[in-house]
Amino acid sequence: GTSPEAWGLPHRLLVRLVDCFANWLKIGQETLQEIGSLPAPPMILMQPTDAEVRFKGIRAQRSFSTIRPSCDEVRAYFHREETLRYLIPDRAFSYTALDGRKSTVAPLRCIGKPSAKIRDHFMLKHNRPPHVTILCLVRDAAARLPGSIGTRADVCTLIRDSQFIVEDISDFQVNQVVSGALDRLHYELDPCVQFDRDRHLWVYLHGEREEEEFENDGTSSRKNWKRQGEMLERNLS
DNA sequence: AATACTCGCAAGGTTAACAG
DNA sequence: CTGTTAACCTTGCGAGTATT
Repeated sequence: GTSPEAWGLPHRLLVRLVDCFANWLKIGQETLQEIGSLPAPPMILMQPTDAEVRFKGIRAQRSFSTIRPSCDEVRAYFHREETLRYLIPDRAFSYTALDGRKSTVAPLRCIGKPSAKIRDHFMLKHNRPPHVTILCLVRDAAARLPGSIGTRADVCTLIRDSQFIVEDISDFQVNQVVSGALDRLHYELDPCVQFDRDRHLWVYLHGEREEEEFENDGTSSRKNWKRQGEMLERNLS
């Protein structure tokens, strides 16, 4: 029922709650509508995805980018997708990868963090949406890898497309931050990236997923997982 | 020797719980 | 309601290791 008593809440709070929910629903629907009305992605996107060609000679030169920096058209299209993505951070989202295919990124767990204050970061712009972090942007970049695979340098190239990254930053600094972020991402409980030892390449794993497949919290760290395991053991004994 | 991934820890800031 | 404390998350950092 909608009576305050049924929820055990004061009427005033219940009204605010309903208000919040209505707003969330409205923004979600509007954003979904905009996503639906996005034009077709620019065909310049299609870069050669033949792994043989791309990764030839990678072993010799390790930190080598196998993709060109995006042109203005591709970057502009990505900015539109990126904006929509962070309007509905609690939903899964599909980016257009450099090979033209759709690639899904996991929902951000931002439930119960409405007041999320932006934390300053030397690589991130100050006027970004509150949920944008380095981890998100590196994940987005990895999702856009052509063929869902590439070098770390490729991820560095792609993350520079983001509208939330400051332009005036050295390759070395980007490299350092991306390295740390990939490190974090790949040992999460349900990792979105994986390092292929044999080929020395990073692989993005979530590209084919549907929204429903993200229901288990994919962003929980191994630290959490460990703690949950310990709690489970305690409960069993 | 140089490079890049692995692993663990700690600083700094945030959230939640709680006593007054 | 407010100040304090403890737990927690993100990020930075460095030692360790493997591959070239």
